[in-house]
Amino acid sequence: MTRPFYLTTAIDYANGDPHLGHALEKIGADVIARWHRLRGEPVHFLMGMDEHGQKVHQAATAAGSEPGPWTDAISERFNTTWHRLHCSHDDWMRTTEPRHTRAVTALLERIQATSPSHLFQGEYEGLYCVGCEEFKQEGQLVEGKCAEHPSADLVPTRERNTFFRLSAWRDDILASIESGELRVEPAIRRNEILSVLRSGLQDISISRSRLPWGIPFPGSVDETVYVWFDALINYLSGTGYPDEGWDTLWPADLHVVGKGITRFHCIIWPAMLRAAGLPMPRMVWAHGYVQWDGAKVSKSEGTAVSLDEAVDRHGADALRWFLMREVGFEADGDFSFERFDARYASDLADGLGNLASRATAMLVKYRDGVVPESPPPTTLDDAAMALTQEYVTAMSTLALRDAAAAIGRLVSEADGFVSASAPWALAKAGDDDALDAVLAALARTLLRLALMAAPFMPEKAGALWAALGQHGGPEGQWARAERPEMAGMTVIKPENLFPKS
RNA sequence: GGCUGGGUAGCUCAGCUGGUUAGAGCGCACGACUCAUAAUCGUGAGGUCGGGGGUUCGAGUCCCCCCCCAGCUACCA
Repeated sequence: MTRPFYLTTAIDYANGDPHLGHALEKIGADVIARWHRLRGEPVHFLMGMDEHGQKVHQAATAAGSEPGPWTDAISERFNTTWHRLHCSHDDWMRTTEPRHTRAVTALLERIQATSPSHLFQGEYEGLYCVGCEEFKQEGQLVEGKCAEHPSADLVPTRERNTFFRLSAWRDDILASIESGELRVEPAIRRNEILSVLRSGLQDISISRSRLPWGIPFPGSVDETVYVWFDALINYLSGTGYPDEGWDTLWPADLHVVGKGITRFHCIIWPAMLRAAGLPMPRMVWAHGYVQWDGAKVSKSEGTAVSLDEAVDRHGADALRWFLMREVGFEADGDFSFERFDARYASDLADGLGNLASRATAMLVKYRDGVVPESPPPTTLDDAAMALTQEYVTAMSTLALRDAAAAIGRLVSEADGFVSASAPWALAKAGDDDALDAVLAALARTLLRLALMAAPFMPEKAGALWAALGQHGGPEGQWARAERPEMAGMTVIKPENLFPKS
């Protein structure tokens, strides 16, 4: 059996509601997962929640609740939201689940066994930011506050706890990233990490005393595992670790994370794995942030852009499209309803949707919906083939925005082809051969478009797929985008794929 | 302060190792068509390529200085 493509998103911190910033990451990862399934590869796609730590404890308490019920409710809300956005994760990992706790304990014990000197006792004193769940250095402060959480006070804290010898792994990790054993993309993120590594690493504290809401530190009575150390291990618990068979999924092929947490994923996490004698993940992709009129929409200082409102606007698929096509999965990008509306109208309603309508309407009108026998090539087939190749290249380098753009260009090519060949004139003139050639080429192009759009807009692509007389789903059918064959198949005109209110 | 990216038409962005009148999409104006969700197609207007020097026969594309934006980082998490 082929080893599955194992990809993960970051697990979100259970202290608020899901918003657009979270959604970008989940959708981007979902597009990647669906792309692999489209090509017939087995996929294991993990998402989940990060539920331990001081901030969750505080949020629950402030809400007059207990951490347990509180995180149950939040976890449910997130997972429901992701399903509403058509995320196709195979598993949902909560760090409060026994299977995760077991994996954390097992990994720590394995580190202890493999690299005994890498866990040691120490004392730390510093200013702790509850929002970040980490200590801050003087130089990181802005007006005496944490730059990420200016509304919260920093807490002077002194703790005796367990340290992890992160510094020992600097050269190893540096070499791994430079050699490509651990790929860090896009390049700007890799440069940042390399620069951090070159300037040296500090050992880190990985336990917390006096904090009950966490996983008990193995061998200690009053310490819990530092929430970041805990959280990262979810990628391993998602494989079933330490039960037999976990290594059919590990190492992960791809961790999709936000640019703000690349260090945890590209330095601390690989070091943890190395210390345990386990392989590093193959790749970390750090996406940018969604901005709202230039302002950051973060998990912590969340700008109030209602995800529900955005979904209700034009539907989940349209939101997915907008985030991938305009906001992008690499650098930061802006979200606004004005831009969303414009994209919806031009790319989807007047673009893909209208093309599907006009092409299927002509097939029904002139040929009773039966795609005529008229093999390629036409000028449209040639253009479509080239764009299909561009799409493949873009998808395989995770240039999701470029891939989406290729879809838009194919729609334009097809519209131009219709105008240039004027099938209605061919019908009037009774030029059946020429009309057949045009209609057949359009049918092939719609099939391609349904397949290319499937990772981005699964519901709409599925509706188009069905209207083209295809059974089942597009999953596993990518080869047909490269050699589309539609002759003899019966198409119907679908309901408006993207209605204009 | 250091480092890394970026600053190209109103908006979103392409422009590899320097080479004819700087491109695309959206939006806008005008025209055409009628298969289609009043959709589509064509044409046009619109840019001193952040600013200033320099190298070159020739620079958006190389070098130097400056300005602005974003991020990372800085006498221990």
